Amino acid sequence: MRIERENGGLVLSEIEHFSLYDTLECGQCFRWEAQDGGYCGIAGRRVLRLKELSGGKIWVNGMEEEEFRGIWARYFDLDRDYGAIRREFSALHPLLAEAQEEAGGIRILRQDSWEALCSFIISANNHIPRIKEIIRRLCREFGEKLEADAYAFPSPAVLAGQTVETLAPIRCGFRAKYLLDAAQKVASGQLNLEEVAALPLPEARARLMSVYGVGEKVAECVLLFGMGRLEAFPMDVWMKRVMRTHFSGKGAEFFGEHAGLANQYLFFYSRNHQLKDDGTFTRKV
DNA sequence: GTCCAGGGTCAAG
DNA sequence: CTTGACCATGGA
Repeated sequence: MRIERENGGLVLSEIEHFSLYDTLECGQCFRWEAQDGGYCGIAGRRVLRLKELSGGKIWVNGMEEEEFRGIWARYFDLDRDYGAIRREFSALHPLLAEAQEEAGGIRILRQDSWEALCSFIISANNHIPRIKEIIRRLCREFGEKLEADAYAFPSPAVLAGQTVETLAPIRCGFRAKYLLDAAQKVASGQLNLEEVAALPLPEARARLMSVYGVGEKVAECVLLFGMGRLEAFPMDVWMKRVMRTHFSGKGAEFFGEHAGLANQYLFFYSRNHQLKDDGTFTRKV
């Protein structure tokens, strides 16, 4: 990856297997929006704007090279060799070969673990556009204001001080009590997310599931999208459908140590295509 | 009106 | 261990 200063920001080049659309619209994150030809998103206490230029280059708004390499390359998982993983996937299964080809620009984001925990609690039995709206209201109500119409994700302490009643404006329904339990456990130190991130997968999973409202699927999402654990494998209704129709009898182990990335390729693919029960697949135009 | 959504909990079989 | 009601909300 090359980085040059330009136009009050940085221009990244020589990056393969990375597209803003695939990475930011594949359902792993909820705080990014398409905005004048690029994307605007909030991570930590930073408002990031990115835009794809010609020749595979990407422009990022004002920061120094050190900050990008030190923080955001990790956030976007740009130092991992996705080419090697994609080649393995291609040889593994025809549908996965097709899926990784079509969504080849996906990078698994390393989002903040606390934000990921709350986000995927909210995701339970919910639609992606509505998840985004609920999170937007949550940040607007309880998060620190960063710029006009841009708010940081609220801290565990602030959320722990809320009640089901004060969370009502968020309109997250039955999930409010889940958020409160997560906030209380994290704010009190009873659940240390940094420690959990380093635990062996079964133990990490179990620790996350100690939160009321966190089951297997949400735990896997937090591990994959908020803790950089690429072996985690979330099974939502879409993935269950793919596994039933095309990977009968197989589980996460079939995909190896980067199963979570295979999961994401297949999840994104399945939402954009009609999958048939006979194991075939056709483009949805 | 009915069905569905990046589900989880709880009680009952 | 599996099944089903129930949970809030809003779009299709």
